[in-house]
Amino acid sequence: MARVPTSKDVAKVAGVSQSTVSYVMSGKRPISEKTRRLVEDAMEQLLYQPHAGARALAGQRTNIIAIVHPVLSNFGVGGIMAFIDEIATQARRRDYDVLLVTAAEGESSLRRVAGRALCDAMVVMEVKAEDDRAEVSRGLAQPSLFIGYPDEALLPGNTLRCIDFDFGRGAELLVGELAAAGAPEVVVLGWSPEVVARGVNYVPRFRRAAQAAASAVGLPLRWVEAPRDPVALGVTLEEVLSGPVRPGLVLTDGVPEIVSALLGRGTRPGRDVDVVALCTDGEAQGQAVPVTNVSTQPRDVSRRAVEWLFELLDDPAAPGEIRLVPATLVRRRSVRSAH
Amino acid sequence: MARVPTSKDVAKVAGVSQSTVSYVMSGKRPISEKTRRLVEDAMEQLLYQPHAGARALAGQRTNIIAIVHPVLSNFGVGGIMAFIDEIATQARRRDYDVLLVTAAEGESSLRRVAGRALCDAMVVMEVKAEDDRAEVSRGLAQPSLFIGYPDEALLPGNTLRCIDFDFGRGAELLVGELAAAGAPEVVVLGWSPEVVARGVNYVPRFRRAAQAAASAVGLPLRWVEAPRDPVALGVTLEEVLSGPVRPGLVLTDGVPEIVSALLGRGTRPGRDVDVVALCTDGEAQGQAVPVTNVSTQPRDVSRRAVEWLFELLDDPAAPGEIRLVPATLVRRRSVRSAH
DNA sequence: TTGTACGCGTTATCAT
DNA sequence: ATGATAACGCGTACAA
Repeated sequence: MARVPTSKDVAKVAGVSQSTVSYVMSGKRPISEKTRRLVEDAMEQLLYQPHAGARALAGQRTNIIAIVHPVLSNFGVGGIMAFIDEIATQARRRDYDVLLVTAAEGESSLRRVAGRALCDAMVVMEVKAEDDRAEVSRGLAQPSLFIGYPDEALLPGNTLRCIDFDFGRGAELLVGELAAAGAPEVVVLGWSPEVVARGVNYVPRFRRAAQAAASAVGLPLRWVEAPRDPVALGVTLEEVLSGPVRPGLVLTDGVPEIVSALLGRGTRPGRDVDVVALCTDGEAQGQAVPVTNVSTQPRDVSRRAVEWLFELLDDPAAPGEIRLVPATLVRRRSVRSAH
Repeated sequence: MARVPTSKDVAKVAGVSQSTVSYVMSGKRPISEKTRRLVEDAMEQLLYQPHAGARALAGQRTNIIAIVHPVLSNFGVGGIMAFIDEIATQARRRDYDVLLVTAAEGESSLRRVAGRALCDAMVVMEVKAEDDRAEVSRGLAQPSLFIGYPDEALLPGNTLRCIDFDFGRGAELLVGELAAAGAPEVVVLGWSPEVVARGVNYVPRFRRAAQAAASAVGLPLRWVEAPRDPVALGVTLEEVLSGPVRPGLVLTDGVPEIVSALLGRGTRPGRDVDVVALCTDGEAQGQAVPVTNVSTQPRDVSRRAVEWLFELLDDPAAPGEIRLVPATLVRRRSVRSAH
């Protein structure tokens, strides 16, 4: 394992000063074509790469953004991977790397990652309705962006930057679709008790909007937390589907498992029951009976989040704001009479 | 945003020299109880946190490990999250953070991350049967550990450190289970063409072992790549299940979708067809009909990988080796006569 | 257009 | 047991 070359080595080989090497890399001052050649050749020859730590120290920037996500649980996994992948991809386009902070340390993670100058900015995920990290983020030297928003972001004088899919509008569209299909009642098979217990912000957002949308058209709506366990799920479905009327179903999580459970009991979406779901298009499309869905748009949300985050790097004083990615519904084969 | 305190500030407040502050943190030399108090109080008061870049520069270590993963696709997602989460968790236990490198840049990612001293070690995932990164990893200043192994790791004089689930033994167990259940034939609904095209190392490993195990008991085995698209999948299932004999099925990927497709056509695992799967226990357990499976053990593999990696940090000259995590089969409800 | 010189915050060496 | 002091590798004012 040979010694790693430094910019000083490059300078020596190129016959220029170390600072010139620096300026060739940053482009922050004009360089003659000749010296540029010299320097670039030397870099090539030595396989030079700048030392990230030294850069961070001298330049006050790490070229790293952190993704802060409390738990990467196995549940509702569809989205998370897409979020992370898209954030990482977008970051790399700008020559940034991604530090993934998944520890269940809560707000102290934020403080640590920021305080040690491990990153230039952070994306905060899995935001709770009440979230410690909101308060903490204000005191940090680096800007942060929330995917989702805590309740306090709704208060006047909000200073948090939040972006998320428009769960409220999504709920309206889904309930509306079932209403239009003539469902006599709506049952939302909502996020599992485990997810609800985590206090994730979008659950109440979705729930309130669904409720309101149903009320607006005089449709009874029942909210049932769908259990993960297949046996318990079977019991729940039995209870929901054995009544005098056949309700339309809204799924919000665990779509493959629930569709499977329905098929397993001989209830086919689009034939025996109307089903719509909140999930990624990939999930909706991949089911044995493709499911009419509102996409949670993880990649869109992530892309816009990173764009915004890089604007914040240039203008850290930008005001707080909540941005919502619009919801759209895609009709597939799981609803009987879609108009 | 106030200025960030440095160890020099701490020293000033504590009334000691800056180097003493360093030694209080590292414990690399004896400190009197009195000064320790002084310094720790000052740190507390200033909310001091060491600057990661400065540390990396001076101390030649980043306290970061990189996870290098070409693409975080949406497919076969079950495992990846668990891998990453477990690696991150284990790393944090040792006060390390995780840099997630997902770019499709191939071997250049490895070179970049290592060359810039962005990490002290790396975990290489999604290993191909022929993988550029094997060659590259040898020339790096930091040790690396492969999850999975390229073909060349089997050659004598192997210098790569590889760990993986024992896909070969897994295949044997799954085929054996179907044989014991009296299946007249085995059809493996293998990884989708997309995954196969990526050349992931474990596909041929699994395939060869499955083939061998079937031959050993005189069982015909057919390998069919299961398409992602539900319509194409339906066609494939029809073709597979409409023959004169009813084969036992081995699933290797997309378990929820395939189970769903089976139920959708009225073919119930454990009643109409014998089904076994290679997947996580969570996935197997969560299906409408829980599936007899061999678990891919992502968390075990990750835990052992990180343990090994930290040993390599102390002993970078450790020899190449392939370590396999043993396979075990869990019987559930998807096979008719399991003994 | 280029070179000199200093600072970034830590760790390590050498004194005391 | 503690304090000076010199690297560490790079960015950037300041000079030329």
